[in-house]
Amino acid sequence: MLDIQLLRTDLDHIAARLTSRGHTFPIAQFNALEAQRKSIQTHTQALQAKRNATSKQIGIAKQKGEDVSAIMAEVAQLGDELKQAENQLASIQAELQQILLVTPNLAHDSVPEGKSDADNREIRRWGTPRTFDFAIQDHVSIGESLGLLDFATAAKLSGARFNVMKGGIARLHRALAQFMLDTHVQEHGYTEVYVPYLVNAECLRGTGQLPKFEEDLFAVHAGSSSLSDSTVPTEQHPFKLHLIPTAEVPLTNIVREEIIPLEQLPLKLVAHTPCFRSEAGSYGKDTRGLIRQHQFDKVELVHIVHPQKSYEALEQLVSHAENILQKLALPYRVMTLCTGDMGFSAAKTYDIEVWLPAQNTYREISSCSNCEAFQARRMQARFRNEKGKPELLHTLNGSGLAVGRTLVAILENYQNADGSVTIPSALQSYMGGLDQLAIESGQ
RNA sequence: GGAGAGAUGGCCGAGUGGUCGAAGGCGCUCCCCUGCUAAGGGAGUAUAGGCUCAAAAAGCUUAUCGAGGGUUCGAAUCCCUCUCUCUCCGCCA
Repeated sequence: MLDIQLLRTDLDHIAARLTSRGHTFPIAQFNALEAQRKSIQTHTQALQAKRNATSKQIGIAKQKGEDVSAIMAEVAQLGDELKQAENQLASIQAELQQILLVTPNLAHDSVPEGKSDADNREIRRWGTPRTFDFAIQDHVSIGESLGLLDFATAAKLSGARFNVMKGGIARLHRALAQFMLDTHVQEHGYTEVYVPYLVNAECLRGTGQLPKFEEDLFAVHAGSSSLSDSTVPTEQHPFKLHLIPTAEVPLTNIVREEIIPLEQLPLKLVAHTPCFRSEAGSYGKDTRGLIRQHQFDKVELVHIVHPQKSYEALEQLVSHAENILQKLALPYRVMTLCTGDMGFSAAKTYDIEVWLPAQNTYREISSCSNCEAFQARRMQARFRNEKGKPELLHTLNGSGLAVGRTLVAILENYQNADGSVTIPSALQSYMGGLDQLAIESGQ
C-alpha cells in the first residue's frame, strides 16, 4: 500500500510513475473522494467534539446535583446528525482504502522502464551451459523413462498440473529441500521456520495477494456445513482459508501488527513449504512437465529489515539464492525486472534464471524482491526506531529456490547418454551416497 | 463436543455508566541531590488520523481499554455476536 500522504501531496507525479507499471490510477475519483473526505471528516469531528464537551458538562452538573434537562435538550438532536456523518465518513474512507489496496508499489529509481519481460535487464551470468554429444531429453522423458515421474497417475488423482514422483526422484526432491534449508541456516544465518499452509484473508491482504489476485489462489473451508447454513462471509467471520501460494505469505505476516525492537533486526527467515497456485490465466502455458504446477515445493527466504538497509539486504538475498545454484553447479543468469514485469508489491525485483538445456534457454527459478514499506504498511508491521518511535519496516522475499524447478534443472543438466542422471556432488550426502539415478537404482 | 475463567498502555495491575487515554507499581528518558557498584526527590514516557501552517515547530481536535455491533446525552464499565488464551472432561494424529 502506498502512503496516502504521498498521494495527497504529489498525485500527478505518483500516477505517472504507476503508469509505467501498467497501472492507471483513478486520479479524478481519488481527488473527488479526498475533497469529500476532508469536509465530512472535519464536520464529523466537530460534532464529536461538541458531543464530548456537552456530555462532560452533564456529568459535572449531575455530580453537583444541578438540573441537566436544559443541556440534555440541547444535545438531544445531535445524535442523528452525528451518526449520519460518521456513516458517510466510513463509506468514503472505505472507498479510498479500496483504491489504495489495488494500487501497486512504486518502482525504485534503479528499475529499468519497460513493458514486458523483453525489457528486463540481464546483470550477470554464472557458469557455462554444458555441451552435449548426444540427443538430449527434457526432464519429462528423462523422469518417465526412469519410471520415477508419473504425470498420468497424478492426472488420475487430481488433474492436470500435478505430479507424482517416486523412488530416486522423490528422494532427490526431498534432498534438494533439505540441502537448501541447511545451507541457508548454516551458511547464511537464517532462522528455520515451520508455518501454516492455510492462512486467513488478512495475511493475504498484508502481502498483497488480496483483494486483487484472489483468482490465483485456492481456498478451502472447514466441512460442508460452514457453507450450507447461509453463513455470510464477512471480514469478522471468515469461513474460509486460502492455501498459501508461497511461504512469503505466512513468513512475512509473522510481523503483522507487531512492533519489533530495533536490536532484533534484521530478521532472516527461511521455510520449506508446498505452494498452491490456481494458475488461472496461464492456460496452455508450460503444460508439459514440472515447470508450472498447481502444487510445488519452495524454500522461501524472507528478510525483515530497517528501511535504510533494505537494498543492501536485497543484494544479500539474491546472493544466497545464487549460492545454491553455484553449489549445484547449475548455470544461471540474474535479471533486473523492468517496471512493467514486476509483481504488485515489489519496488525492485531480481529474477534468477537457470539454464534448461532441453528448452535451450534460461528459465526463472527464483524471484527476489524488495517490497520496501508496501507490505509493512498493509500489515502495520513496525519497529521501534533510534528515537524510540514506531516506524514501518521494509520486507523482502525471495525463492531460495523453487524446488521443483531445481529438480528439472538437475535432471536436464546432469543427464547422461544412457538415460541416467548424475547426482550433483553437493547432494550425494543427502542421497545416502548415491551418485546417479539409473533405471535399476530408482526402485 | 461439554463446563468454566479471562483478554486493559513496553510489562504487571486497578478500574462495573460521568471531568478516564485510563490509578498504582515496574521499566525507560531527562533533571536534582548524594557522591564513588546503593539509596532518595522531581518531571516525562501509547498509537493512528484530521484541521490550521509554505514547511518545521506548535496548537486545536478525533478515534482506540481483544474485534465488531447495540443501549445511552455520555461506555474500559451494561447488552449482543465473534476471535483468541487458560483450566477441567470427552475425542483424536
